[in-house]
Amino acid sequence: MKSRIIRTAFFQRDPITCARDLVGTELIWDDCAGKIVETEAYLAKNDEACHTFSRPSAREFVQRNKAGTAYIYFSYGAHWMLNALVKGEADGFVLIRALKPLRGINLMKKRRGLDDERQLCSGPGKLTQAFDITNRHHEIDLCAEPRHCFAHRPAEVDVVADARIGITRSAHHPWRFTERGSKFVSRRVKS
DNA sequence: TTCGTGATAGAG
DNA sequence: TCTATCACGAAG
Repeated sequence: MKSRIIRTAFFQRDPITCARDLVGTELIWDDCAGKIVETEAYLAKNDEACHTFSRPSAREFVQRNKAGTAYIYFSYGAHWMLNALVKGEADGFVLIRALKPLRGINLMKKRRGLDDERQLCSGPGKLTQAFDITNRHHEIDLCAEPRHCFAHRPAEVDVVADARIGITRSAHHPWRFTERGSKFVSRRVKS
């Protein structure tokens, strides 16, 4: 039977293409799973919002690891952010920003202390809390084990591109990708 | 709209 | 040592 897990080659292209193509795929993490409805692309070069612009440790991370590796960092003293390393035609990251919960929903509710499914994973810090993703997962290969991976789903999705949010530098690039009409995104798409 | 939070990096 | 900065979330 053919595997539906997304393999390393997927991340050996460029961050913008990868970010767009990840919308509509499934994130599988232990007993939880969700459909990705929002991502953002960050470029290692010529992108002031990318960690590689101001953080030597991020540049070393790119050097040291292969495509499809998890880049996880702590933000604002409270939240973990999940990114996938892209290394190919261009280097960079894809930030996973929001999911529609599919499996392990009761576990997510418990971890988040909430009942509303729309609020479980509607933001990069929320989904890591719901999935219990922390720095212990930093630098793991997301294309190797079936318990921490991305997987294709049968249905095609309609993807919208607009400006990244929550950043100040290089904020004009249309590198945020969302599933059209999804109620599970972190913030409504500007119309 | 505001504010807490802690890691990182660069300046002094 | 000190300080600015930050890809956030929750309360109000």
